[in-house]
Amino acid sequence: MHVKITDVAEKAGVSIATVSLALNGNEKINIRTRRHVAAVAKEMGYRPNPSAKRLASRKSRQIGLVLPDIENIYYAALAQDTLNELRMSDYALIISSSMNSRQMERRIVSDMIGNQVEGLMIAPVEKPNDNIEYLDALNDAGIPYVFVTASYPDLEHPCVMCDLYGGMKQLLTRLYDRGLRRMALLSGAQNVHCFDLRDGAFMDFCAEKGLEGCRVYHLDGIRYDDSFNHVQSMALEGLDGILCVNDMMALGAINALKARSLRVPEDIAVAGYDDSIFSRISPVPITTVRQDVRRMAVSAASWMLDCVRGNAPDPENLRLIPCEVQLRRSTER
Amino acid sequence: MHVKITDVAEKAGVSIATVSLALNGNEKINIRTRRHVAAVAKEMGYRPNPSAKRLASRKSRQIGLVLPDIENIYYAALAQDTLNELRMSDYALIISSSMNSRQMERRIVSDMIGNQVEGLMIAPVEKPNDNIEYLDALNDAGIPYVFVTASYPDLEHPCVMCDLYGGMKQLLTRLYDRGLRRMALLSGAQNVHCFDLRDGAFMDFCAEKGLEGCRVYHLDGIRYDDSFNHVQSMALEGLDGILCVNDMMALGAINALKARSLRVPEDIAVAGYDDSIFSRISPVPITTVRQDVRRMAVSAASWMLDCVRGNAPDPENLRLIPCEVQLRRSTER
DNA sequence: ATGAAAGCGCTAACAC
DNA sequence: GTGTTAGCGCTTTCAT
Repeated sequence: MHVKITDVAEKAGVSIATVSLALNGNEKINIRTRRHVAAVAKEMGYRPNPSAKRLASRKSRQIGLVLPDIENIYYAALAQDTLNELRMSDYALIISSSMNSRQMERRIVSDMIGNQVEGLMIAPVEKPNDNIEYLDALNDAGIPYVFVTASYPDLEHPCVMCDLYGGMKQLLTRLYDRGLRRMALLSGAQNVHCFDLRDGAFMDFCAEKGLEGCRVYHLDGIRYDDSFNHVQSMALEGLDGILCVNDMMALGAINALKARSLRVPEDIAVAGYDDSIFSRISPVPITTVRQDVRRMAVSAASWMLDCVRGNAPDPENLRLIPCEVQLRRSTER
Repeated sequence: MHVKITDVAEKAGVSIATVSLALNGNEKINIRTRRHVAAVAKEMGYRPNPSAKRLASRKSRQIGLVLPDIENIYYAALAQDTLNELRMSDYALIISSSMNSRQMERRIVSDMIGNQVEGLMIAPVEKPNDNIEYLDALNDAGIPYVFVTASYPDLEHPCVMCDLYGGMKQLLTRLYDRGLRRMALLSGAQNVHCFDLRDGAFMDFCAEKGLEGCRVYHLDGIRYDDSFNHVQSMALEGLDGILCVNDMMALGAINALKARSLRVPEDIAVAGYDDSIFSRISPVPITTVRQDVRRMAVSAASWMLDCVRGNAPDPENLRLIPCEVQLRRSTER
């Protein structure tokens, strides 16, 4: 609609090919010509038409990011960090959120393919194996993808996630050292990867230490109310600690315990996961496991960039970001 | 890279023009031909190349959304709702976040222009008048824009926001009816529209009722710590209520008061704003003002759509979404 | 109602 | 080093 490459070419006294090459920093063009063209282009306020560029080069210069829920602070942080990481590249990020619906997720992936993204970063809603359907479509279209916050050991595809299993193990070790012996884990649905990993760590640890009376509760939801309601009515006898798969749930547990006139941490310890704002705004600061979302995002984004740029792919297909325990008052005995 | 319009045309035994028109539902094409072409296209798995489409039609079919901070739950909700609202349209949404940096915001707007979005939805970082610089660029490029969570009475441009002033007035009325007479408002920086409105409502109300000893504190930040720290050291004598411009701050105030051995609401009432999750997870449920983010997003998105589609523009240039007080325990006397 | 053909603005051989 | 030119895959008059 505005000044185009022919205008720049005319004004600079060169051909459009030269303008194109010069503006793209092609070494074959004399450095002086390059500078001259750049100056003219700038002066004229020339902005290459992205659609024409994409069409001619057969490259969309777009990367998609599919999130389960952008209103979840954890994924929002992932989005922001990915945005930042890609900002310096010449790729644009298209963000979408499936509202935790697998069906919506499929539609989004399909739309992304239709939109011809060059690569896709996916934080899947649920179980690994449910994605197979759209992975075929992705493979057919030749679109590289990397999974974030998920790992698919069987798949030969990049996965980046925080070491949930290791983080839970570390947390348990610290709590064990502090004398806790009978703990309950408030987790989410079974067969959901991010919960399974922590459930597994919990059970493995209890088995290793020969702890009796520890148990895992699979709640339907993982929000504040879900844990609040559960803790309000659960059997607490003999329990000395309640662990939750996120901080908001830990806060729910604390408030429910308070409602039952139990003190945290004196009567019972509580721990969360993520090190989100909720662990800090609690009346009793909550011990939690810090996930380094930024590092995960940076790792995933740069891997994605390597993929779309055809750089030597990582020999590994899983990048595990270590977690770190944050001991706070909710577990002091 | 795959099946293209010529392939479909060949297989369907028609010209590419017919395929194009048929697929776009042009009435001039015989309904039977249309159906036939659609069937063939579907069978072949034809996906129009978006870049070619955009180039030929000189339309990008893209709308941009510029947020100050996508990690803020309020804006994340705005993003999700806008995404949902545009999903059924044939426009794609490009989301970006400036991390509360005006400079970044300018860059993003510039990038959006370069990317040739057809319209822009902007939730500006700060003061209205600082945006003038990029508004010129937008006007030059002929790109329609609507402001969300902001209003610029002087500008002849669409603005959609919640009625912050009215919401604060309502809240004050309810608290006044409950007997509160000396209140403090914990607000953000001055000259920031969304704070100014509430500051103004607060001061107007106090003047109307002849309330003495009410005051506004302009904190540097508006997060949990900012209010927690402030309340920890502020003078509380004679105060019967503390209002905050968001729920997280209200929670900070409550926890700080508790640390000072003051009871909420018995000794002092506390209220927040937004009706976010924080007002519900508080040990004392917090009275707050509900902003209907969804309605705001829907209104802004459909207005945006009207603009880019060239529909009869709204005669008004401001859409105010009413707020609603949510009375909870933190203000029971 | 359908087809032929001229672009849309740019990239990338290939020729000079 | 720089210019010529043939596309990229689609939309859109304008004929027929």
